Amino acid sequence: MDLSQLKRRSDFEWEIPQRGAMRVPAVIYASEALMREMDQKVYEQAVNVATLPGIVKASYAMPDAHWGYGFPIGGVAAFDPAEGGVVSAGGVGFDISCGVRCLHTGLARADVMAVQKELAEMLYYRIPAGVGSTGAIHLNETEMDAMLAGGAKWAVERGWGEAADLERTEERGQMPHAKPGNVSALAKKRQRDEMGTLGSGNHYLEVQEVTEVYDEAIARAFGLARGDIVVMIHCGSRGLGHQIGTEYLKRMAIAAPQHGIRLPDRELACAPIESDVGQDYLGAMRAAINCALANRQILTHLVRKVFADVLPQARLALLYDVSHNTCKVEEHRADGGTRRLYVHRKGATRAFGPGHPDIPEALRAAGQPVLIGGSMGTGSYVLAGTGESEARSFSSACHGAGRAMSRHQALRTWKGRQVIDALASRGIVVKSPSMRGVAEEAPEAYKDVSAVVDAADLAGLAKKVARVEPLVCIKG
DNA sequence: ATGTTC
Repeated sequence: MDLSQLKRRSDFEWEIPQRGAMRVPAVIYASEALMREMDQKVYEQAVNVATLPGIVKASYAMPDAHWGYGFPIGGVAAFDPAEGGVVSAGGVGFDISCGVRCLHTGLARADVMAVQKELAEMLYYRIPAGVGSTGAIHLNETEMDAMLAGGAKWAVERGWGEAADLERTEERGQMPHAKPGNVSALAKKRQRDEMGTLGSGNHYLEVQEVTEVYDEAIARAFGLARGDIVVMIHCGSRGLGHQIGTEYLKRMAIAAPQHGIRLPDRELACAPIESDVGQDYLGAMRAAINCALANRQILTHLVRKVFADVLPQARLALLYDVSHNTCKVEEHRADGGTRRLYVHRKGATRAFGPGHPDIPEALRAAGQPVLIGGSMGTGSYVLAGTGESEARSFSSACHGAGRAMSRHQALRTWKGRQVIDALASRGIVVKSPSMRGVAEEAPEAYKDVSAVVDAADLAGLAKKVARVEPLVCIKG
């Protein structure tokens, strides 16, 4: 990115001052090094978002921001419905409510290493992964609607999990105001056989070791200590969310001009929050959030069953489950008052600070766990929300490493086998149905997740708590 | 991300 057009507010905060059609400034949080290698498209897209009606304070980009559909991935924007604010399908992303869930195991490294290969084989055998993968669960129309309204709560009620899991899931496992009736028959059909499946791309399920602790007190509150083994699940709403995104983008492309909204980029298709299309999308998107929450809940159940067979002494308790592709109604302080805003986070993780009422009681004093998925082999991070991120980014942080190289370029550079062998030599067992997928997801095709997380920490978006590194990775 | 093609 060309930094000459930005105003440096501080070491980790860069402003694109308001000009032209921008209603607010744009703000990017990153180190100078990350800024220099960041795609120029992030600048353009953050500026474009700043022109949308009803946007409040600023259009934000996180340290892992990169080029997305309309909005940058790693983008945060909040809109006020009372000021003509909009909701945008491209501001949420195609994989609605994609997110990360982290489970304690109570195990140590030696427990896992003694059965590492068997554990990997069993997880791979029992957890469907890859494009178009289907599971053992098949939903009829009634159950589909119950799932879309009930989320993880629905899954737990049907035996896939424990009531305690819901306490540790955003929205207590059930996104309110979901409208299954707003989800098309095609979107439902695509999802009928896909519950409890991982999907593809950067989605993964990993058994990881806590290798570093940066904040002892918060780590203790989160139940994490160096040497602990955890399970991290990164996936979303599969075909259903994608279909909803596709359909509503088309409807919003038509709706925007009808409501007098001038778009600097067609991909910014949006509709006023208080319009029919806007309300329809919010109902469908919330149903997709429930789909993703239910999906991660069912996957949790499948993981528990594998551990019960392979490592029966394990006790898999949920630390937290947080999404990074959503639009949520939240109260935020802005312009001297508290306002109810529609906060879009696309490739950005909610990061509520200590004391926020939506954080589970047992974790409330420490701040919300912010789960950051790295690329396979490079490690992932647990952070905690801070009080100051409320003013900085509507309580949002980064979501992952972000690609440094296109999938195409990665395919030309590596073979899947070669990536698997290289990780095996570092003690990491990778299982995947797709060698092509593994090559595309080679660790070197991603930015350095540590640099991203350090920038998020130093910018005050969230606080570093622990680093985890994989021992077993199931890749879609 | 994605029945990898609007």
